[in-house]
Amino acid sequence: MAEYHASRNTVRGAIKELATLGVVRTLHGKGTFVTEHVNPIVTTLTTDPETGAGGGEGLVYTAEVAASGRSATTSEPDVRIQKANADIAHSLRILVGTEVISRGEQRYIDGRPWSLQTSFYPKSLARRAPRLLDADSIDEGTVAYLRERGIQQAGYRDAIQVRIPDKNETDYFNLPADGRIQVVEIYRVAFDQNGVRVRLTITVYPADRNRFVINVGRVPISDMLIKAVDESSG
Amino acid sequence: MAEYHASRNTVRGAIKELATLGVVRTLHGKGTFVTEHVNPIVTTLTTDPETGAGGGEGLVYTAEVAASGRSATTSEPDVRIQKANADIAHSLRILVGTEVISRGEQRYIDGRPWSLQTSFYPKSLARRAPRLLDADSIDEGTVAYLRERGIQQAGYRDAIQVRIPDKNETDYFNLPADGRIQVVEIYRVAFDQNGVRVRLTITVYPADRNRFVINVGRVPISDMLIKAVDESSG
DNA sequence: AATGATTTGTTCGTATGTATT
DNA sequence: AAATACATACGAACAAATCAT
Repeated sequence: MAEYHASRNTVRGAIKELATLGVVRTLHGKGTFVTEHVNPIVTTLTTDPETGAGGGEGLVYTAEVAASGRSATTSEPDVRIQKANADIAHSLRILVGTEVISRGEQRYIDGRPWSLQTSFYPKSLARRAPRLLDADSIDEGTVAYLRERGIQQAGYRDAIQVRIPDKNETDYFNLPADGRIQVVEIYRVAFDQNGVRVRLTITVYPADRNRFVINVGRVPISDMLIKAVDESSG
Repeated sequence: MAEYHASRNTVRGAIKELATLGVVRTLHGKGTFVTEHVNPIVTTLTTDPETGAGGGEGLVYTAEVAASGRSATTSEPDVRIQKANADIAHSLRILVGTEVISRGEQRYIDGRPWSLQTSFYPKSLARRAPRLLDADSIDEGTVAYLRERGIQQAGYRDAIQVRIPDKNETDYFNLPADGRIQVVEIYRVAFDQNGVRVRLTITVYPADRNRFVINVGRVPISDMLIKAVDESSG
């Protein structure tokens, strides 16, 4: 106020703008602090056909994060049986109201919330893969477990969009409630060897500290190395 | 103000929040209007190895958009020769200050600004592919032209991040200047058959009206059909 | 073409509430 | 309990863009 000969309200407005731009962060009762630049966490969405590495889910993300010297942890899965809403039904090509198994997980990096992931499986899969209904983590990963049970993942399709976080997400990620910081939402539909949709996985990441990489065609191996701290761009 | 017995400033603050959430949009002197939901434009980032379709650049995006009944147009390229900054140099694995060819384009859908795309090539490429220096559009697409000149694109890597738009982008896309609506920035580094980096393409899209799709492994052909209006999710 | 009404944008001064230290 | 700092609200004035007359 003294420096710019402006009123408190004006300074407040300016600080709000800086907060929108991500330059500062305000904490009620504590103060306003310049944001420290966080190196984005890099997730590779494509699978390397040779090594099988990548994909950004299950065990792979743990390995990918660990490779960058960070520690990845996952909550126990929240396993539910519910009826498919229009969104889930459309993605899995089943009828609305059909029962599905949902397995939700909270994922942390270095103890800080990193992403929210929920997978939906047609309930009929449980006949051949009963452990989908267990409330324990499937240590080898559900993709490996399903393959073991004869359900191979032949491919998948990701749809990536950016949107305003909902209440759940602002709470979990500790984001401001006014939607200044957005989230990246990735819908992954996995297909089995017959082209049947066996899984829908929805993963939500805060947009400001994540980066996503996809490799297409022949990319030099040296560049396939996972670097969670990518010094390029920005 | 009458309905909620609140002051103008309070109502203004509320409207600002609604604008941040994307519910309304204010136009100076005209009024405040509820936002009409726009169906996102879908861009497929992966290339179908069989058909060669996809990739989201050059001719492909025109075809992809046309398939959804919209019309795609592109400005004449803004061709420049400039020195590589740290970002470009790192992406192309060249020294900072090395001369590069930049070709920038503004891309429109149905006459409305859709994306900004700039490609950078090492200037040494111009020996074998002199038309890179022409200020005309390369109608068959630069990827096809380079292949014709013996420089094949064997693969590419995309890095996707979300950030606040700069002045250029808010002007071009007609976004609010306070960074409420963010942009998706995609860095694409293309490799030739020897694993050499031949191109860096940076494409910027407004985050609120675009969706990106990637296909990995075997995805049913029926699902490869491009749908610029995807009724799933949201 | 000019003017006034309407609407959003910006700033100020002031007061009160609430979380933190 | 007091001081500090952010959050919310009110009333007022003026600027700037648009629109109707």
